[in-house]
Amino acid sequence: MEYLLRDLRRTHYTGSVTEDVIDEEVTIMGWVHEIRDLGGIIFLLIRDIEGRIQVTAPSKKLPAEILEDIRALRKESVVAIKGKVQSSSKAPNGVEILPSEITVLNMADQPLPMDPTEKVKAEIDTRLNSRFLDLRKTGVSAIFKIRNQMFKSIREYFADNNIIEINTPKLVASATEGGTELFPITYFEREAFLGQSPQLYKQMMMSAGFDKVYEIGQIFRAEEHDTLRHLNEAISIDMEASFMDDTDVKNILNDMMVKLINDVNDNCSNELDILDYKLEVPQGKFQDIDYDEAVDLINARGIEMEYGEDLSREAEKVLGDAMDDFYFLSGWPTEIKPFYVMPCEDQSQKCHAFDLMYKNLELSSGATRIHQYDLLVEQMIAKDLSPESFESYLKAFKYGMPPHAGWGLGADRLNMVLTGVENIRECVLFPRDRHRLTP
RNA sequence: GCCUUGGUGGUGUAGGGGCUAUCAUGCGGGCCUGUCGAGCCCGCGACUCGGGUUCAAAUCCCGGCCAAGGCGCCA
Repeated sequence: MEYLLRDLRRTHYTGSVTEDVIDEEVTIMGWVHEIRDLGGIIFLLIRDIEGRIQVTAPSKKLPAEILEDIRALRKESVVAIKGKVQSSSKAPNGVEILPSEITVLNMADQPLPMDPTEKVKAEIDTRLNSRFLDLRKTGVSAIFKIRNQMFKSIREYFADNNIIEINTPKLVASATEGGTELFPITYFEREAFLGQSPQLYKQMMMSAGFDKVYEIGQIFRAEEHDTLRHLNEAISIDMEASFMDDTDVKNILNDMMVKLINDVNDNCSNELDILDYKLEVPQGKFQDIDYDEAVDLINARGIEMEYGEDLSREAEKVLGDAMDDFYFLSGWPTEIKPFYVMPCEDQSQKCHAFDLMYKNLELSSGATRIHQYDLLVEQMIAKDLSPESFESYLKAFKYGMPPHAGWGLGADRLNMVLTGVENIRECVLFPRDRHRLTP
């Protein structure tokens, strides 16, 4: 038995062991997915990031030591296998490897805390407790391959539109935009908090003249929610643009979503197949419904709702059923939106805020922001916030803040939409919720 | 935080006052030269915790802990 890599290196991933390399000697590295010992012949399935390949060991053609090594293997152990690629109509992909050297890089203990071959299903709690094993499953890793494409496309879109990537602090003093509970932490001898959103910082970047910015980063909310679509640590995709209003940034969001979904369809068809999910590409402009109309529609469908309220879960569901998959919900009451949202000129009880919905799931919230110092202070006072505690933010509005607008988009929720999974925890490697802080 | 349902081998389950506690997968051993959810044979391994009712509790009752789903909060 051998445990060190030494000068051993992989020559091929399983995906490139194809008919093109027949008769070549290859070295693959990965996990022992399955061992089928038929006595005179043993089949091994070796798995790596790209898939699986069959290693075939007929006893009469191979030295006894190799057969012994194979019989000593345990499932999910990590191995390096050197061997010759041969064509076989009986092998899963038409090719198999005849091993000449097997190196065990790490033997796995048994029994495993869950079954990574998906023969016996496991509950989400069991799966998350052994997430490293759960993630070895093709159906689980497919979600994260799509997630990777999602961020790649989004970054491409922003880069193509000259939107600058920024990073803002996640350790913040106290001033918050309200609305949510924060996680308190100890910052040397002071109290501080984990950031709920980059909102105030990305707005300050407008005053800094960066014109259009975006950030993809962690946000933290200390709410005791317990649903399939909330997390206490999430990834937010935030953008903010100067000299634009809500209509302009809605268009940006709309275009980005269409590009993104096309990209996922084009580049992740294999992963979508594994998940057995068909991703519909939205056509052109998303439907856009005014808040007032939405309230009427919800009431007309038998769910009671007052003007000025936020949507209940039931209301979201009937609205989602009535609309296209993607739609904007616009013209929200000023009362229930944050202080920095620009009220409408003609009727200040409504504001230039919108949500992007997918069926009954809120994906994004955005708005034209207030850029005038006096109005901003007025709105803060109206929401019982103290302008003194926002001093460092407000300062940016006194010396030349351009009109601007922006949005924040929940990356994990977007990942749900792209993969069709129903529990947001499925879209996060190591989710943080009300009850879970490990692994 | 509230409501509902649940907690049985490593995993997923059946059972629901008295059984040697079901099945699958897994694990250990044996047979087998074309498996591909391999097959066949033998074996291993479990009733969430604390009280209570009862001759007898995995099963009924009360409480705790934990989980799943729904709601609320929130995005």
